[in-house]
Amino acid sequence: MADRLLDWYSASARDLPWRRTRDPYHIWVSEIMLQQTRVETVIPYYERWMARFPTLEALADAPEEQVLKAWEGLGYYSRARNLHAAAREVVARYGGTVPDDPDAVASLKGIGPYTAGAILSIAFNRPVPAVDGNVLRVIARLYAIVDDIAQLATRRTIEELVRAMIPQDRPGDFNQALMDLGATICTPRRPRCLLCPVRDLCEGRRAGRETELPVKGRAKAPRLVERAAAVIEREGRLLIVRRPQEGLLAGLWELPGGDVPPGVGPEEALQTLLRNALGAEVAVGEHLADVTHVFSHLVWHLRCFRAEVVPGTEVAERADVRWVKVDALGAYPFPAIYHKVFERVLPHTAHGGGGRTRRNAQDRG
DNA sequence: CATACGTGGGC
DNA sequence: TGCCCAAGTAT
Repeated sequence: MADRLLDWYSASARDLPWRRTRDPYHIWVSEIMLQQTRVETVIPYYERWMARFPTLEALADAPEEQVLKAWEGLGYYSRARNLHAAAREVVARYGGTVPDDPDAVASLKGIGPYTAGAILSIAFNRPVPAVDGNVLRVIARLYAIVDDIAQLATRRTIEELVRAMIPQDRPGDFNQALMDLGATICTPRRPRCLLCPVRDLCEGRRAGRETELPVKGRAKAPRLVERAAAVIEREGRLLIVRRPQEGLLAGLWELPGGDVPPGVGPEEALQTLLRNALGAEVAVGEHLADVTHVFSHLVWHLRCFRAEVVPGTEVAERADVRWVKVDALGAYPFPAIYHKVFERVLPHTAHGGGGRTRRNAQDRG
């Protein structure tokens, strides 16, 4: 198995930016970015990241706001925060050198079993498994494993099967070969079995069951959440607020507002939310846009209104409350839904920054 | 063990 | 359009 995969990998490996190095910091960053994220999506982020934070020390020295800005649009933002914290940990505890000890690597924030295996095998040549979704699929098909791969017991079984076939001399290449095979040949929908280097060893294919494997339970439907947000402008500046340091979209910026309780109108809810959050009375005005955004586990239905601070009350700037020139919004990390919102409610502004904002807005009203 | 945690692309 | 999927981790 290993020989076949390594030969295939030597001939067919994709030329990816993080494969032109074995620097543990570079491998680490790439692996965190690749968690639950496509290679094509990651590539430009990885290139920008390495230009902006060329070394572990540069990352450790950077303020969190800039780290989040560099991650803006990639999603799962705790990855960036954990990577940042872990970089600081490596500088503090290991003098800036990524440890090659399995326990030390695995104890770093944001590094779980898969990522630890990937870093150890790719950067340090350690013969340990790195079992991701691709590997689960490839192995489940190869051995015609019909157990649910969401089960811990099934994952353990697959991890041990992989462990037993890792070649001592090229563990990193082997793990990446397994993942590349899953990404390019042994794909979820229509596996290209005729191109597979191990097709004659595949029990799933022999049984004609390859497209039924792996077995995985269906995801729960996301919960619907009603939200309201205010566009409050004054002298060319827009009022924005920073989200809490924990939970959904932690530490990112957004328009002031919040959840609309069941049975309450969005305008009324908005007025209450802003009174509590900003300590100011606002007059809620014209309805500007509705934007729907789907997260993994919930759906936001966001209703946007223009609003004004009632004369006589003030909204003071704080660490998490800012009046920002609309053409300077690009300095702040916003979640994807707010880029949609800005396209709708600030259509004449060069918002977003960094070249990541989609300029070809859908013109559905 | 189940759930929280983003986003964009493919069919 | 809706659903599934993508190099998972933390709690």
